[in-house]
Amino acid sequence: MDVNEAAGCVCFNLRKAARAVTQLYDAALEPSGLRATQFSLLAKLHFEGPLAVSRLAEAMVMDRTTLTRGLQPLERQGLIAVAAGRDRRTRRVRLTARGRKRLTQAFPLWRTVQARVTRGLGAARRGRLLSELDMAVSAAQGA
Amino acid sequence: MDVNEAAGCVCFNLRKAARAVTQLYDAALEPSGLRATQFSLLAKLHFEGPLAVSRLAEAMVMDRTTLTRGLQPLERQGLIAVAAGRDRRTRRVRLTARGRKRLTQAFPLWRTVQARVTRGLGAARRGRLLSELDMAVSAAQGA
DNA sequence: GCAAAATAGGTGTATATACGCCTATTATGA
DNA sequence: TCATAATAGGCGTATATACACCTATTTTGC
Repeated sequence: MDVNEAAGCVCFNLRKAARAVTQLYDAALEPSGLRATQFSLLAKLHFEGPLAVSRLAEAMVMDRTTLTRGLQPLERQGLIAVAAGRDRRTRRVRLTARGRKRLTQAFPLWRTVQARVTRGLGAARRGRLLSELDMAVSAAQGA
Repeated sequence: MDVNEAAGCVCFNLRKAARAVTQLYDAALEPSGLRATQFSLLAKLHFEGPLAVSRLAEAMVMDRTTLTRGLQPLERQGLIAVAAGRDRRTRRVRLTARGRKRLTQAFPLWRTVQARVTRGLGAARRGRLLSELDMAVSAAQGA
C-alpha cells in the first residue's frame, strides 16, 4: 500500500461525486417536493410508459428491491399507481395525472440545476462524463 | 419536455454508475467483510491519520451525520476507535490494530477489482473519468 | 468578563440501496 | 401431464445518505 493508492478508487470517487451532485439537485428540486431519485423515476415512467416493476428496475439500473422501496413514497403521495399486469405475477407501474403534474412542476427546476452543472463542467466535458459513466456501467455489469 | 431530455441528467447518471460500480466492489470485497464505503473510510484513516469527525467528513465529501452513522458498524467491529480530542467538543477517530489488519486483508481484493474496472474502461478513460468526477464535485460545491 | 457567534457532534426521521430469503405464478421439457 | 425451472415480486435486515433540530463547548467582540 503506497501513499494513498486507494485515493484513485473508481468506486469511492463515483460515490463522492454522486453525493455532492445529489445534494445540489435535491436542493434545487426541493420546492417541488421531489428528491432527485424520485424525479428520475417519474421522468422514466413519463417517457417510457407503464412498466412492470422488474422492467423499470432494469431501465433504472437499480436493484428490484431498491425500486420497490423507492416506489412507496411516490405511491403514498398518489404520484404513481400500481396495478395488476399481464399475468398474475406482474405489477404495472404508471404515472398518475397527479404525478404528471408534479413532474411538469419539477421540470423547470431540474433544467435550471442541470444547466448550472453543465456550465460548471463545460458542455464538452459533461458529454465526456456521461459517456464515461455509461462505459463504467457497462464495465461493471459486463465484468 | 422533449423526448426524454431527463435521460441526460448528470445526477441520475452519476447515481446509476455509482450503484453499478458499488455492487461490483462490494462483491469483490465481500471476503474481507467490508463494504466499499467502509474500505474507503479505513483507507482514509490509514493514510491521513487520526482525524476529528468533521475533518474526516470533509475529507470524504460526506455529510457529518452520514459519517457518524457509517462509523458505528466499524466501531462495533473494533476496526476504529473514537477518543476525546483536543478540546471537549472534538472526538478523534483512529484506525485500531484490528482495523489495520482488516484493511491489509482487503487491499488485494480492492486492487483486483480496481484493476478489472481499469481494464474495462481503459486506463486513459479511467483517468479522464476521475478528473471529471473531481470537477463535478467542485462544480457542485462551488456552485 | 460575558453575551453572542462559531464550532463540534449527536438524534430523529425519511429516503436510498441491496442481499438473502420467501411466496406465487408461469413456462418448459421429458 | 407434471415435476422442475424460470420469472415476478415482496419482506427482513443492514448499511448509506442527509436534513432539521438539539446540546455542549469554545471563541470572539465589546
